[in-house]
Amino acid sequence: MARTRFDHWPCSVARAVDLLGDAWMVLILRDAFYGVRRFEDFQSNLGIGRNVLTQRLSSLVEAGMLQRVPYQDRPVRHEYRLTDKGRGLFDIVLALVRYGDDWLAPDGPPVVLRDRETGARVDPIVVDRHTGQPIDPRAITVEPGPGFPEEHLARAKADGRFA
Amino acid sequence: MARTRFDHWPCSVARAVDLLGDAWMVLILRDAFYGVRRFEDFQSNLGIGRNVLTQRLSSLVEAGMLQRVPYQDRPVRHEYRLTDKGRGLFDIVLALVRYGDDWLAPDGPPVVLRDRETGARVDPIVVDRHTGQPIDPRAITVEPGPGFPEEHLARAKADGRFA
DNA sequence: GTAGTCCGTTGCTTGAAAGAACGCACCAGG
DNA sequence: CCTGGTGCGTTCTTTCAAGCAACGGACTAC
Repeated sequence: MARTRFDHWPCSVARAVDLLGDAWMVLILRDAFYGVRRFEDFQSNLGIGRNVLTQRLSSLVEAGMLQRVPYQDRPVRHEYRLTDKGRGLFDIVLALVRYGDDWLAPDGPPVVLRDRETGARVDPIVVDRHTGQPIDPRAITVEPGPGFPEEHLARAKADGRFA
Repeated sequence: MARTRFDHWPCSVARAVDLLGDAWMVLILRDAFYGVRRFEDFQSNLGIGRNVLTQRLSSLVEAGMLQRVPYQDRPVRHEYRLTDKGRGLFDIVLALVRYGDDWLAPDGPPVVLRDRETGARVDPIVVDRHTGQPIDPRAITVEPGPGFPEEHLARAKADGRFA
């Protein structure tokens, strides 16, 4: 069936996963972060079906995360480059790397990241901006913010969210 | 068709997204982080189909991210609690929140996180552990790590990965 | 003119999501 | 005792997209 859409939920997580949509989206972006730009390279790196790749690239362009830029004439060929909005997703990919390295890599990290200049290992972690410390889910509470739609507030509270 | 599996790729991103699988997985976990534990609550909060929810909860339990714990007899009823492996995913959810708040919330964040003790706003960011600074995708390189399978190394290099 | 490159499009098959209905075990009220 | 309510799934049908392979089209190189 058609995918359920989450893009209008009053929740940043829901909107973000709606944007990513499925696994291929994330993997295409991963490749993009690693420097891949062309259809053929995405396809052979990922082994994704060509029709699916076409569809996903269009979605990413439409969502403003990739930009389709011509790199030659006759015939016109385009490459797909990250926009700022796309680059913002790098943090999500980094969080995935972190988790995969920690929990899904018994033999050690399959790939490591290094600073291009200094050569130092790059080791992403998620922290609170102000304390600089990791965040424990049990130590936080959730409440409606400025972007929470007025008309759903009563309902949400009645349902026991924001308890 | 059957979903393509990524769990054996030599890439932590691929393994992590394979684990998350689809959007529902992430949203179920989000609810779990916010304190939801019971079938009925997941279902009504998310509006997910009951059959799909059943399937997803089983997957999460099987993957070791949730634990099925009885909370009453006659009839026996179970609730679903996060394990440590599941709690590790919170950082990914936080990265999603961050991105959604930054790029997908024109009216401001729909929900805000607060420290349960201090009441201070919690503002997740992804940084390098050593420098404490955000990470720019253009400033990093990728190379094979200890967990990269020996037998694929030659192939990967020939393909121009790790260039 | 034959082969190769790059980027898609088309067509077929199958499996999974969506959605609603049903089942089952128990409790509470009248 | 019978009805209604709660909590947790299971079953069924329909629809839509992933997976896969083949094809096409515009060039370049030999």
